[in-house]
Amino acid sequence: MLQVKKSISSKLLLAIGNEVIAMETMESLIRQLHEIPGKIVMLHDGEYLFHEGNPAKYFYIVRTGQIFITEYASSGRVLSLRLATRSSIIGELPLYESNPVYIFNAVAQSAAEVYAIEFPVLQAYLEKKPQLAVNLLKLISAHMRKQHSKFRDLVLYGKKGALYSTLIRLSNSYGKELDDGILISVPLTNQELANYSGTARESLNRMLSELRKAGIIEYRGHLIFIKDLDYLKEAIQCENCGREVCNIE
Amino acid sequence: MLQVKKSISSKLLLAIGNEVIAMETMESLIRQLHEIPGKIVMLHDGEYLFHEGNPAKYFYIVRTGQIFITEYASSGRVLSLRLATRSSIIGELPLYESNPVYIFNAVAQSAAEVYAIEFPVLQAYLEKKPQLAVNLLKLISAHMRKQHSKFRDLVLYGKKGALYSTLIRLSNSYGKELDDGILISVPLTNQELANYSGTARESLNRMLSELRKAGIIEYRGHLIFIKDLDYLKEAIQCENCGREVCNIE
DNA sequence: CGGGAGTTGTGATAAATGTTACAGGTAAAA
DNA sequence: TTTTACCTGTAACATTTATCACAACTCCCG
Repeated sequence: MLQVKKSISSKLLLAIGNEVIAMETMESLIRQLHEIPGKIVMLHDGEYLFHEGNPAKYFYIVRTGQIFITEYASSGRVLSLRLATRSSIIGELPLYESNPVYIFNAVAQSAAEVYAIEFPVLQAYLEKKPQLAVNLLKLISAHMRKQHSKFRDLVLYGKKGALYSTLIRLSNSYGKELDDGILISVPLTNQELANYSGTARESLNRMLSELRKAGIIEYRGHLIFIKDLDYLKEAIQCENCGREVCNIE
Repeated sequence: MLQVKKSISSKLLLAIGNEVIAMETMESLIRQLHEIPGKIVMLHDGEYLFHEGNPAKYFYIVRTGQIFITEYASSGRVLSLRLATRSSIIGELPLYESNPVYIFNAVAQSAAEVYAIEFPVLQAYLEKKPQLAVNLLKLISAHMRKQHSKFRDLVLYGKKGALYSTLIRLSNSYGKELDDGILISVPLTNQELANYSGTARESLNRMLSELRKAGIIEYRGHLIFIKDLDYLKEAIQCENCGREVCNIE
C-alpha cells in the first residue's frame, strides 16, 4: 500500500524555491549571538573543545579554524557528523535541558578560535529577544534537514550514498571552484573520510579508487579534486538543494 | 588519530539527567499552539494529509489517530520516518522558508483528526510570544536528537540496528506493558516495519524470524510482543535515553 | 639521511543485505 | 462459500560491505 513510485514532478517542485535559511538570517543570527556576553576560547590542532558525556556548560560559535564533530561507538568506530567552520554553531542541542551533557565530541582539526556563551545566559536572551529565538529555530531546522538528507542518502543508497553525500557536502562547504572541477580545500585522511560514512577505511578506499578509475575524482596533492560532481549528484538523486542545506557545517 | 575507544563512563554520564524535553513543556507547547487560530482536518484511514513536493501551507498538530511520515525514493522504495500520534507536530520544517514545500508525505494510518495552523499565522505568533518560540525550539531539538540517534543506530549497527531501534521506539510510543513483556499496540505489516529501517521486506522478515527463534519477540495476534527488550537495547548499546527522546512520534 | 609512525592500496575471505521466485496463509468482498 | 487481494515465510543466489593481512609509500623527526 505504501509502495508508491515517486514521480519526477515532485522532485522538481522540491528544487524550486527552497532557500531554507537565507544567508542574511544566518549572518544576523551570528551577529546577535556575538552581542551576548561570552568568552573566547583558543584551540590548538587536535585539541578537544569537549567530549561526549561532559556536562554541557557552553554553547559555541566558531570564529576561525575547523572543528570535527564526532561520536564514538563502543566498538571503537568513529562516526563523524560535521566539520564546523566560521559561523558554525556547536552544542546547540543541550539547550534547555535540566542537566545537560554533550552528546558529541568536538575536536579542532586545525588551530581554531571559538566564542563560548553559557547556556543560562543564552536562554535568558532567547526569552527576551524573540527574534533571536526565531532565528535559532530557523538554524536548527536547517540542521535537521541536513541531517535528514544524509540519513536518507545512507538508507536508500548505502555506504556509497553516504560517501557521495559527504563529498557533495564537502564541496559545498570547502570546495574551491576551478575551471575543470572543484577542489576540496580541506586535507582529510581516508580514515577521516570513512568516519563520515560510518564505513571501514578499506571500503572507502575501494570506493575512492573506483571513482578515480572512472574519472569522477582525482588527487591534487593530498586534496580531493572532483571532476564530475554531477555524477555524484545523479547517483544519489540529489535535488540540488543548495549550499544552505547541503553542507557539512 | 580519531580512532579512540569510548569509555563506559561517558555512556553512563549520558544516561544521567537527560530529561531532554519535559512532559510539561510539551503539554504547554501544545496548549499554546491550540490557542492559535486554525482549522480541524479529519482524515480517513489511508488518506494523505500532504505529499512531498506539495506547497507547504499548514503546520499540523495531531489530535487523534496515527499518521505515517514517509518519504519515497525514485527506486520505489519507501522510507518511513515517524508514526505521529496525539500531540505530535507535523510539518514543522518548512517554517520560515520563502517558498516552502513539504519534504515528506503524511498519510493517516487510521482515521485521524489534526489541527492545522497556517504558517504565516504561526510565524506571527512566534515573534510575539517568545515563550512559544522557545518551547518550539525545545521540541525541534528533541526531534533532532531522535533523528540523530536513529541515524547512529543504523550507521553503527547496520539494518539490524535500525530494526532494533525501531522496535524500541515503537515500544516507547505504543507499548502496553504486560507482566511478561511489552505489546506494541499498533498493527504493522512487515512491509511497513521494513520501511522504517529502509530494509527489504524479506530481510526484515528474516531478522524477525531470528528474534522469534531466540525468544526475544513473539506474535500476539498480529501485534508484536517484545519479551526481552533489554536484549534489543544491549545489541545497539542503547543508553536508555528515555521516552522523551527515544520514540517514533 | 635513515628510521618510524602514520597512511594508502589491494587481495582474500567472511558476513550482511538485497533480489528473485514461489508456496502457503488470511481476511474481506462477492 | 468461494474468490481475490494482500500478506507471510523461506530458499537460492547476487551484491555490498566488513574484516584480516600485508606490502608499499610519505613525511616528519632525530
